[in-house]
Amino acid sequence: MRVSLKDVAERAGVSIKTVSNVVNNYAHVTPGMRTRVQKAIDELGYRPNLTARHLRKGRTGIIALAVPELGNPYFAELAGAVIDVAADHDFTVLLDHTQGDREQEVLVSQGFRARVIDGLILSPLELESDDLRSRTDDVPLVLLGEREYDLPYDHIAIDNVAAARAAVRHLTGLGRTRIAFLGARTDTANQPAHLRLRGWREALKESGIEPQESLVASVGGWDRGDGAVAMARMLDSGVRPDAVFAFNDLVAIGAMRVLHERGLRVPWDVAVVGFDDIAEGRYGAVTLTTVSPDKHAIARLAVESVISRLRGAESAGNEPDGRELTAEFQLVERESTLGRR
Amino acid sequence: MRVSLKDVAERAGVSIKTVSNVVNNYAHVTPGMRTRVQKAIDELGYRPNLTARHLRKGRTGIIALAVPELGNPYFAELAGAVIDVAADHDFTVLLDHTQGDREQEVLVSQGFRARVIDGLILSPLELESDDLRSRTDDVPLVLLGEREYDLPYDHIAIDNVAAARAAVRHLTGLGRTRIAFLGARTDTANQPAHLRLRGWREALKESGIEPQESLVASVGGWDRGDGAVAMARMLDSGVRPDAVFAFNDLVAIGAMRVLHERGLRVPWDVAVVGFDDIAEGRYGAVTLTTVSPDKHAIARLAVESVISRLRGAESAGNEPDGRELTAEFQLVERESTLGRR
DNA sequence: ATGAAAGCGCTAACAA
DNA sequence: TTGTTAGCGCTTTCAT
Repeated sequence: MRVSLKDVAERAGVSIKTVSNVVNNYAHVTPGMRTRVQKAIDELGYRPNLTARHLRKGRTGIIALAVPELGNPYFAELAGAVIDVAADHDFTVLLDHTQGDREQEVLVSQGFRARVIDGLILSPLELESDDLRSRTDDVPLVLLGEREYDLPYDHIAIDNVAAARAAVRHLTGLGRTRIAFLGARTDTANQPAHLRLRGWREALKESGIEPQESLVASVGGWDRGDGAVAMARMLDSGVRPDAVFAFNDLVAIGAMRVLHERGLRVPWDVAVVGFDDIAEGRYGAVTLTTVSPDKHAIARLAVESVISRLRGAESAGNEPDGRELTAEFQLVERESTLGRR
Repeated sequence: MRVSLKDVAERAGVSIKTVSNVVNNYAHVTPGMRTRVQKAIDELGYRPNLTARHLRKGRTGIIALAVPELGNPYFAELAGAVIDVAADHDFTVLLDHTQGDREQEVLVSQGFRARVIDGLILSPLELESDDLRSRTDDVPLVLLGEREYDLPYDHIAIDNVAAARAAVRHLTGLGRTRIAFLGARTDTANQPAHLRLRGWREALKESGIEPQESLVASVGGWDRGDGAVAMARMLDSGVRPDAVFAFNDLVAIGAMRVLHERGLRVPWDVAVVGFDDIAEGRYGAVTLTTVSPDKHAIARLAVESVISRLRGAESAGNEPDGRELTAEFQLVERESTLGRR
């Protein structure tokens, strides 16, 4: 941060404007002038000060992504995709995490954690609609994830109900009838699993199976340990499912560990389906059948939405607010339901 | 980004400086004035423009972290730790990834990917000392990881040789004698596994075992699939180790999958030790014995090093350049060497 | 095609 | 204690 346009201008014996023109590849510069200025730039090792440019232009080229937890491979993989897509659009990504804690999610949404950003992609877990309704920050916001919001912000997700239905249908199609859902929340106020639970119910009813509450297991969180605890508790209570549909892959993996410890064979005794398609599920002793959301599409939709919005803030023609943008998903069938071939 | 200090000043009928004083909690402001200005701030919904502040102060409060791959849980977990430590120091983190590609690592080190940062923490895989020697960017740089560099940049790592030795000693202590190393590189020019390989050799010799090259397996990368391929190739070639020490947990997990497919039982037929202690290793059908680096300490040392350097750029008393900062590690013994209890 | 000068919003000397 | 003012380095009218 030492040599500025002015220094280059003096060295080349031209005005600041001319140097700026060269730096920004302005069309109308004579070749001779261009090489002369370029020479001065190279000799001095000039690098434009982006902060100054940002101040002048009112934009930073940075978008923030806030996820619950980087320790969850789904979010780590998603973050990687967001970084790539953002780079395609010449944006860099500021990463933050909230631990899925409502208070932190509010702080992030209000811009109190990072305030030099052009836009924000937030994947909330506990945030409520009201928290966002009272939002005062004016940087464009895009929401990710399984929660439903009725707010003037774009929301990007896969069709969670349909995905859950596909997962459970796969299990009923294999003749399973006692299909547990692992990963609900006890406090109905906060129910990220809401839609997936609904898909579970619908698919069961389709097959003439009455959903039983004893087969719905609550969890404290959605990590491997939470899945293990929930699975163990269900088995201890005497409930014996012949299949498990888990809120996500981590919960499924925790459940599989417990099943393994108890001598229950996956998939023969209990079939397991997860959600997220994290890489981990492709390499265990028993590979995991799972709902695979198109992470790259999610990343692309999110980044493009936020960018179009920050452009819209300047130009006139805005898109409607609060769109529901849906990415594709796929059911990937592996050993945890099909067995080893 | 609409209402500025000036607007607030006019509203409150005071000077810009006074508003600035209030915003920055300057000590000498009369309580009456403070509340009066605060009122105007609240009414107008004023938010300081950080870009302007940064331009003025010459700092952005952003440090960049560049890792090979967020899909590798080790780096995802490390990134989470870096974000936390940075937040403790009021810094935010710009995240980038390089795919472990030398060219991209060079771009990052030169600041061509993100140029609004106060400092850079880079975890290179293929970068060579010469690439850094010709570095022209002047933002403070800190290096992470297993490579050795002789450069004027702080380098943070655990004692890789000692860690590898501890891992292999654990295996020899269990009576294993044919201990494979999974995760070398064929091109000796680039050998991130160098130090771990040395530890492997030393520990074997200590036990009077002559290291055999047939037990060293090369890989194309360090992901699960690479571990699987390397393990399969070794078994196919007729080499039959009774233990495997892998470059990292992912390679170990890939290897375990192949052992499982071939009906070789871990740890009875083949014991396995990984490196990194990613969460995934704690929940498989066979939990993974591994070298656990103190990720939080690494994050702390990295962030503090980079911050002290950017402070040093302003004040006089600099620390010596190119320090070797070492974090602790621990060997965590699990089922892949001890079996199920 | 190039130059001069204003100003983005803020902080920090210096004055009062 | 509060006000005035000069930049931080850049882009951008408006002249030339």
